[in-house]
Amino acid sequence: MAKLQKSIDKRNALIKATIELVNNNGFHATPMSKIAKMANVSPATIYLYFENKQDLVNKTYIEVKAEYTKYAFATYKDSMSVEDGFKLIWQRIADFKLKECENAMFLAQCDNTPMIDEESRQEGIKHLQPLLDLWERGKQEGIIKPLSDYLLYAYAINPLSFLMIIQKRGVFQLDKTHLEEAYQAAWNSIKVSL
Amino acid sequence: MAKLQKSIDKRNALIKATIELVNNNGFHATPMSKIAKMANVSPATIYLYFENKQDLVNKTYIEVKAEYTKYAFATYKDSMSVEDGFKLIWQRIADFKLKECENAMFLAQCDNTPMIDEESRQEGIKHLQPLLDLWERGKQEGIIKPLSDYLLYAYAINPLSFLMIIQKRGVFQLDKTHLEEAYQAAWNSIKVSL
Amino acid sequence: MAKLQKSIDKRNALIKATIELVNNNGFHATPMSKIAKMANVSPATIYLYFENKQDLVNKTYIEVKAEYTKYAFATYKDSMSVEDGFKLIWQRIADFKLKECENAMFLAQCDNTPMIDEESRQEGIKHLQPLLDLWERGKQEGIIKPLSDYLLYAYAINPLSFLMIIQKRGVFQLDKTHLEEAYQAAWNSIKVSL
Amino acid sequence: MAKLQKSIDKRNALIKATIELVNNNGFHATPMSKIAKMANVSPATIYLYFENKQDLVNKTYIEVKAEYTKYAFATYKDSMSVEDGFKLIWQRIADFKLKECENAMFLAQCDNTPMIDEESRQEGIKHLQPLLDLWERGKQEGIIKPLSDYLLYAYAINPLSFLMIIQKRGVFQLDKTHLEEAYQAAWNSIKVSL
DNA sequence: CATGAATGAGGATTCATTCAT
DNA sequence: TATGAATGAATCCTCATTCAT
Repeated sequence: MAKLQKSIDKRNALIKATIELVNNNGFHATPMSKIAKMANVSPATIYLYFENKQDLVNKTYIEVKAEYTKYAFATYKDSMSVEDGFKLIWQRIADFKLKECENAMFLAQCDNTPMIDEESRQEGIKHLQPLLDLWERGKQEGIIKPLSDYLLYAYAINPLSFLMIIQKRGVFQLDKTHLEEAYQAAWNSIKVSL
Repeated sequence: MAKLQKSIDKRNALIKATIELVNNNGFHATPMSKIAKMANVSPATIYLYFENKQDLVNKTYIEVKAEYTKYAFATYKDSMSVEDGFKLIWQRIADFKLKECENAMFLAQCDNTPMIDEESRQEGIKHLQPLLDLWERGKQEGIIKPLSDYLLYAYAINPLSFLMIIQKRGVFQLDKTHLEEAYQAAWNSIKVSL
Repeated sequence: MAKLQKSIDKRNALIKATIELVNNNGFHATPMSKIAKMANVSPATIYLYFENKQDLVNKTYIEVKAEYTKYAFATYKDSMSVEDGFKLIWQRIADFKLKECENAMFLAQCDNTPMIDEESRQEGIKHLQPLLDLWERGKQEGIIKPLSDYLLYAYAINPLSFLMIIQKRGVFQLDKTHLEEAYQAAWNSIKVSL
Repeated sequence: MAKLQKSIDKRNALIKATIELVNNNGFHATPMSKIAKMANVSPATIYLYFENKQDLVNKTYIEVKAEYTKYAFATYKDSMSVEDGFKLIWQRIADFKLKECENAMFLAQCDNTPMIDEESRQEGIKHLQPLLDLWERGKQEGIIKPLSDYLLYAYAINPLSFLMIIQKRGVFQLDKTHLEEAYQAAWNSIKVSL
């Protein structure tokens, strides 16, 4: 295997280990030594790829966030109608949160905790632009309520995080029917009522 | 001042310091020594009131959660109509989350993080019963969608947590109009459409 | 009950608790608070009876040592023959070590550990004088070997401590036969062979 | 110097420091920080070699005990007569206890104190087997009294511990004559009298 | 005499980070 | 690049002792 590939593999292993351990224990209860062990490298090696622990978790956040939004918009096209486009994106997001549970959990913890630098947080938000553009279009077409994007996000997207968390905790199991109901609730909350 | 009152004051000061410091730094980045300093007691004194750090944060969680639900249901009566009752409770919750910001932030961090014992988490959930009863009534009367309570909570209540967090971060300021809009979104997401 | 008696009772309870806890955990692993709890007094009360922890354990040592030697020589009289006197004292000592096991264990730990002040150690030794006098008489009568008292003690008395300890640990149970054998071994080691 | 050797040296320095400090202060009055300082390492380094303080002292005990018995039986051979064999072993043990005073003191404190795990205690006892075998042979040949091994040990070997301790305390100095006398006492206590 | 709340000093242990190899 | 041994700086928690009552 090429040297470069080996480097990338190690870096990925570190990112993966960070996600899993932080999910289960939290940022500060996750020692660098455990991350190293789980990634099968020496603790010192981490510092070849990341400046320090904070940098490791910041970078992990940004990468996962990018992966998340990339997945969300992968099949979306500007040419779609507002309703179709929203439904598509919503379903992709739901898909990601429920199938890439570890990644989604990690994002949720980062977003509700002072563990991430403000700068990295801003970096992570950028990628949502296509959704905001869609909403803008929807508002202009009179299909979506003329609300602040934050409100739209709070009702259309954020509930999925909550559902994902309680599903992970095992108290609730989301099935297809639930997902359809959830979509209806999301759409009803932001669409313009007749 | 009576001895008992002094004890209660100290305990409250510890709870308050815990909330503030955990909000700003996270559980594991909050040393007992800082909590003690902020509460104006010796570190050893904490252990007269709580078994250990985990116990301190568990108990803090339960107390804040109890305060939260007590506030939420303070003016609610079973005799109210489903819609009036829901609106009342929703507004009280919004009120709490926005005015008692520190407390609400603390709950959000506990709920999205592995920092609380599962047992304490369960203990904290109990108090929501009146809301669940109201929903049950609403479903029977055909006013509220026959969805799982988790779904109803995800769309009707949880978005407020998201709004509270971003408001706390200073990127968004909720005003009266926003609140009315948020309520409409919440209600639209769970009410039975005509 | 008289006030004085209550004081004596408390002091005795403290001594007793000290012995039991030190036996099971060692001096430094025995907190004053546990001693207080076992004696049913407040930690602060200990300091009404003893200057500090070291004083408590020193005084305990001296009292137990006094009790031990008092018991050992209780029925001994100068008028007895050397052999009869020795056998009597030996048996009383054996009796004490095996029946007052807690007390004897405590002395053994004090004697093999740097937990006691040298001064208190000296104080405790004094009381053995009658045995040393007996041995002196035995040497003059040509019945007991003209050895240093330390050697005599090492072979005639000290083995009982060892037997007591292993009996306490449960690996060995001393019965009447063993005791008779032990006495013969002790006597054979110090008596003048024909 | 080779890396491995440096590791071994550090470990040995830790063991040595543990022995010296525990001898002078007792287990619980010996802080890990002092052990580290005396061994010229950082406190954290101890935990590279031992799991925790209890493990450190357990392992130290087992190593010293092994050294002790190795020394005791180094020149002994099964082919020796019972009396010669016993005298040889006895003298080697006496030699060890008086010359390797620190080590012997440490063993005495471990054996008379609840500071060692029962498991480690058992581990330490195993090595005495050759002496027990010798005694068994002596009993069969009618040379040694048919007593429990515990009794034989109490009278033939254990007194040396007592003599070592008081010599260490400076109240008594064992010379060659004393040693010869002690051996006679030991042998007289366990040999079959004619 | 008696108490129990309070504490400062200290101890075991962990961990992010470095450095010689 | 990669390592693992090493560590200083925390951090949680305990405990002998005091003091107001």
